[in-house]
Amino acid sequence: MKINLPGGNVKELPEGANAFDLAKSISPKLAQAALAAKVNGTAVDLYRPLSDNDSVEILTFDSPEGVSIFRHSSSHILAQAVQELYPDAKIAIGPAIENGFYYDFDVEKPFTPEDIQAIEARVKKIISEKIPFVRSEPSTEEIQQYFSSKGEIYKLELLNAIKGLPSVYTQGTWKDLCRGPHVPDTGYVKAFKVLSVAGAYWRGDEKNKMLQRIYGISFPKVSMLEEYIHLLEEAQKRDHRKLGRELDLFSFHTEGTGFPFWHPKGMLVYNTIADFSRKAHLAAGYMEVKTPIILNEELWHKSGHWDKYKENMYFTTIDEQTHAVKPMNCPGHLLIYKNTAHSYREFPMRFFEFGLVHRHEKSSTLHGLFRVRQFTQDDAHIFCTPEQIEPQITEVMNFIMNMYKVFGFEDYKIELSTRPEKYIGSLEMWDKAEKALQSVLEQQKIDYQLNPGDGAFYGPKIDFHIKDVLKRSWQCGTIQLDFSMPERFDLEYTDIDGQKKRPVMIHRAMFGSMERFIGILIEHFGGALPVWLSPVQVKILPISDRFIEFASRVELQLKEAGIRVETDIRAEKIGYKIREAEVNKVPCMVIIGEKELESGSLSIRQHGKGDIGLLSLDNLISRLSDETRKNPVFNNN
RNA sequence: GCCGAUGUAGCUCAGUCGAUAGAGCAUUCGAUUCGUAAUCGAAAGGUCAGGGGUUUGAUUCCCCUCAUCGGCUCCA
Repeated sequence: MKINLPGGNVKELPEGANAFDLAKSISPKLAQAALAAKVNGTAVDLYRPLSDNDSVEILTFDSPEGVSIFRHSSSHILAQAVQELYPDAKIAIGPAIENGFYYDFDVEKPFTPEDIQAIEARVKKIISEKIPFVRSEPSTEEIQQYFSSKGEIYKLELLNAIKGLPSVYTQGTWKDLCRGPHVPDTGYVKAFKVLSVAGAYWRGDEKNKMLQRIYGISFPKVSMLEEYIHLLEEAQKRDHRKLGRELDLFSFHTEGTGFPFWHPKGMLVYNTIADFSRKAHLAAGYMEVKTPIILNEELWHKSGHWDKYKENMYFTTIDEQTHAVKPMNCPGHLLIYKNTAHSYREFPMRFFEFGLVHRHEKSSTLHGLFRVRQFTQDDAHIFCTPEQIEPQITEVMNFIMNMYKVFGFEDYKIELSTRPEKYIGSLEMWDKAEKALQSVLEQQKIDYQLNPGDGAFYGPKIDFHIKDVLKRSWQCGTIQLDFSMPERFDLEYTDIDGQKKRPVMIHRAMFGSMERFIGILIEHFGGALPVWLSPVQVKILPISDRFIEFASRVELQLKEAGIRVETDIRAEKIGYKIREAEVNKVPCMVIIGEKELESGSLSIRQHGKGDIGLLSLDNLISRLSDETRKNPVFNNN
C-alpha cells in the first residue's frame, strides 16, 4: 500500500503495516523517537494499522502534539500509581497541560509529601516494567459496568457525556476511559516528577466536590528533566516579588493587603514608563484627564457597575451618602464628556488617564504586582461615530503593538471575548459590536483566539496577553467596544446634518495595569532593566577617598546630562563596591582611581559583562543617551 | 470563598522531644585607603505573625484569626 508522507513523498509498505513500521522504514532514529502518529489529520497510536493512501506524520517529542501525547500517557501512569497505592482513590480527569500534566483524584485525605514520594517511586516501578498501553473499544455498557463495579463515578459521568464511540486504554490490569492516543508503553517515560499538589473542584465548579490534583512533568530523557528543573530555578530567580524586595523597588504590607507600596527606586521606574506613555499618547492625539477616585452611588447605578460589578467594589459614606471607590474610570470620563456639547468635528475624541482604581479581589488570588487590589490603568476612552469604529480600533491595535515592541515584547496572543452572562444593553448592540471587532481582526489578518462569554459587561473586547518568562500569560492591553454607556449616560453629538446623534465609545488600556506591567518587565529582564528604565543608570565607584572629589565632578556632569547616577563613597574595597553594584543590577559602573585621575578618562564596567575599558566622559554620556533613544518616542525629540 | 503548605532579626535560614532563641548577609561604630563580584573587629537588632486554650511553665502541643505561597474560580 502507498503511504503519503508530509514532504509529499510516498512510501510503499506491506498491507497491515503501522506507523511504527513506517518510522522504521524511514530511519532507526525516527523509529526510536516515534511516540504516536497523525493519520489523515487525526492523532492515533503508533501500532494502529494503516490503510492504503493514508497521509501519515510520525509524532515525536519535537512537536507540541507529540509532547501532549507523551504527557497524557504520563498522567495515566501517575493515576495507575496512585490507585495501586490508594485503591480507594477515585480517578477524575487527567489531561496534558501547557507545562506538564495533572490528574485529579477523589481521596479521603489530601496527599502528604510522603505520599508524593511513594507515588513517585511507584511511577518509577511502572515505568521500568514497560507496560504497553493497549487501546480497546468495548461497548458503552461494558465500560459502564466496569467503572460502576469500581465505583468510578467521575468516569461514569464523563462516559455519559461522550458522543460517538468511547475507547479504553489498558496498562497491565489498570484501565482508564480515554480517547488517546498514547505512547506504546510506559517505558517511554524516562523522567517523571511530581511538581505540586493542589485542590481543584470537579469540572472547575466550586459547587462541586473538591478533588486533589497532582501536577507533574515528564520527559523522554533524564537530562531534559534536569534542564527543566534548572529552568524553573532560573525562573524563580526572576520572580518579581523577590526582585522587587532585593532591588528595593516596592513592598507589600499586612496593613493593606494587595495594595503596593512604591519605594523611591520603584517610583523612578514607574515614572519613566508613565512619562514615556504620556508622551506617546499626547503624540497620538489623546488628551490627558484626571477623575476622582470616589464618586457617589447614583453614578454607579447609572453606569451599571452597581448591578454588575458591586462584588468587586469598595464603598464609603460621605455626608450620609454612599459613595464607591472607582473600579474603572469610564464613568468619570463620561461626566467630562457630558459637561459640554460636542460636534462630530471633535471626533475621534480621546480621553486618557492614569486612573487609580481599586477592585476587591479575593485574597487568595493576590499575587505580587501581577494581581493587586489597587492599580493604575493607562486607560483611555475614545468617543467616535459608528463609521469611525473600525479605523479607530485598527489604529489602537497598532498603537498598542508598537508600544509593546519598545519594551521588547513580541510574544503575545490576542483574544476576542464576547458577551458574558452578566451584561447590559440589547442583543442587537452586542451583535453589532462583536461583528465590528471580529471584522477588524480579520481584515488585519491577525491570529486570535475566541473567548466566548468573556467580554466586559458593557461590551465585547480584544485582549492582548503578554507572555512572561514563567510562560504565564498576562492580560495587558484591552480594547472594548461599548454602545451601552453612551446610551445610559445619554451622550450626544451634533452631526454634519445638524442632528443630535449618539456617539460610540471605545474603552482601551495598553499596559492594562502599570503595576502588573512593571512586574512583567522585572521578570522579563530578570531585574536587569535596560538603561532607560533603570532606577540607577550609573554607579560611580572611587577606589579610595582620595578620588571622591573627582568622582563627584563626574557625578555632577552626568546628572547635568540627565543621567540617574549615584556615587559609592564608602571606605570599602573596590571589589566590594563592584559586587554590590552588580547585585543591584546597575547597568553601568564607573571606576575612578589614580589612572582615571591622571588620564581624565573613565573605566567602564557593564553589568553582567565586566570591564569594557576606558571611555571619555563625553563618550559615556552619548552612549547612555543612545541607549535611551532606542525608544522611538524619544527619537522625535 | 474552597483545598493544602508555610509564618523565628531587614533578608536567607538553623534551633527548642515544653523551661522565653542562634548563624550568615544587611545595619551602626571603629580600624583599613585598597584596581574590577564579599577587608578585619565590635555593637545593636526578636512579645519566635496575632489572639485564645491545655500546662507549674508555650516560640514549641491544640483551636481561631491574619498574612504569605501553590492551586480551583475570577480578572487589568
